[in-house]
Amino acid sequence: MLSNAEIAAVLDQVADLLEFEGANVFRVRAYRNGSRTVQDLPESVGAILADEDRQLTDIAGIGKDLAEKIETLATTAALPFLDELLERIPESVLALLRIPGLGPKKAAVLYRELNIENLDQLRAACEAGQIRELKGFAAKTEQTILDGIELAATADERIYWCHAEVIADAILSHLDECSAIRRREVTGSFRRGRETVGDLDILVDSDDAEAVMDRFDEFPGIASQTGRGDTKMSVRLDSGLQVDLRVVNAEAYGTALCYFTGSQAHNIEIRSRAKQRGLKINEYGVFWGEEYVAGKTEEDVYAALELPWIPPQLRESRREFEWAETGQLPQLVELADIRGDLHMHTTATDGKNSLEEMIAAARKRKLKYIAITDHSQRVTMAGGLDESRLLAQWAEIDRLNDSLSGIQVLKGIECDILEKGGLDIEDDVLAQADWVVCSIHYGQNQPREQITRRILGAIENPHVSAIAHPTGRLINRRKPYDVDLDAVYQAAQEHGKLLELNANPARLDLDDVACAAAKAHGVKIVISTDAHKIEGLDVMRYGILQAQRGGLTKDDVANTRTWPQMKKLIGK
DNA sequence: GCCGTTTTCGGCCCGACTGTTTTCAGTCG
Repeated sequence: MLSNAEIAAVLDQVADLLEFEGANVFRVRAYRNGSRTVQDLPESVGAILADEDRQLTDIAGIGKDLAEKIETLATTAALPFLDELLERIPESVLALLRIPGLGPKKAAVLYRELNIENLDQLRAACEAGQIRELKGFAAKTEQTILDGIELAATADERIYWCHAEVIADAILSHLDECSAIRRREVTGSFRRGRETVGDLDILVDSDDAEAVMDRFDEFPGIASQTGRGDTKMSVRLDSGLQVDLRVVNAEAYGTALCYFTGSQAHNIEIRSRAKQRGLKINEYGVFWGEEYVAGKTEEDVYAALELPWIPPQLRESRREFEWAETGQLPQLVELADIRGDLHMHTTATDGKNSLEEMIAAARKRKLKYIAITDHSQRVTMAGGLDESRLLAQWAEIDRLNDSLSGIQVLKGIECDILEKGGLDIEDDVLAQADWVVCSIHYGQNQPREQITRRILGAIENPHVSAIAHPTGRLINRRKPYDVDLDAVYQAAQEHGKLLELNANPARLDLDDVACAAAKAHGVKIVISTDAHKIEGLDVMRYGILQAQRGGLTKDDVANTRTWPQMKKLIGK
């Protein structure tokens, strides 16, 4: 049975190929919507198919045709329609679409007229001056394509949100020297708090766009300007990151902020709703005919559609409109709600700071309780603890707790889930812990059944509190292991166990969709930093962003509770 | 390909900017 992500990838590929063929743009959009919808489902397609009471066509955006294709894909791991497309168009041409400025129309001309099927052939054609001879192309386009080939090879990776934040802050500080600017904000996927960011979109409220763009142009670190018009300017930084600047006036700022924050799917929904009410929304405002009715603030824009303001983190056209119109928008968890951090390391294993230093740092960050969770013995590279070293550490924690005030230190362990199944620390020792998180470090490439069985085994152990980084993915570096998350949610719910949202910006698993799915299954999430040094405690806010995107409230996040309340929750 | 308080056809968000054109198509977000 194919996973949702795999099904979504195929639907996206079909959309790409159809687009390349010049298919109806709305048909292409239907496949892209379908892909996104499947990707965002709180449970696997397999689980829905197995349920006699439900149909794929019950899902908004999935009609008879897509439902059939999704079912075929899920059950046979193949799609004849895709094979037909691939007979007409070689898969390699899709690489052409990744070049900035080269869309399906132009790419199709290159394929049709010059038989260009991949980037190497494209480069050769550019260098031979063949491109400029084509109708609709000229020397400038040829050069843009040539530049784009280099770019496609080097700078197509989305960067971590936390890295984007550093750049965004520098740009905003730079812009703040410009007196023509009234308000400014970083919008786009950055404002929505996505775990990675592809480019930065900056919106400015000003009556003097020229002055703003001139100031922006002086930002150190700009490698090239890729466009500049009356109100909009685009640059590429030395790092390869693209930054778009847009200037509007005060009347338009709210609608522009809404528009540039996206997501695109959310915008389409917003504008469709406006249309149904006889209104029109663009970057400049909400209009009734020619008459401007709203646009100064985002609240005004949503109000014009009879909706409450929707937090940017929820604007993915998932369930936010349904929630908004029924008054059920979740009150999202905030950093200030967090009382404890239940996953961190010390110099006893692979941490960089001592037990005392971590405790002092946690106090400084106003945490009420922390769990020390060093690695267990199997994790040899980290110098993992065996039972005797662990018991010695716990004795030390007991001693420290006697003299501490304002913070409670919990005796914990990050216990390895062994390759063959079972845990790395004896049950009679685990029984003495306040908090046990279990995680997989080895055998990550095992088949789905085996990985899932290992995790379920840990969940079923009565001494275990939570499963840490439940998918093991490292963003841009390592795929998640193949695990049946539906089964994990169900087992966690049955045994009253928590699932971790690891706040490390390279991990951030469970991701937003999985957080929402866990919540739908009645499972509480614990957001933990997995700090390996003092500064590691500060990553909590990235975990909060991810949790917000998952629609989690204070109640959904276990470590917003006091420790006595937590103990009750995990049955200690 | 999806969808329905304009329901089974005919619409589907909207505008800036570029490069190629002499009024607009393509791309992007």
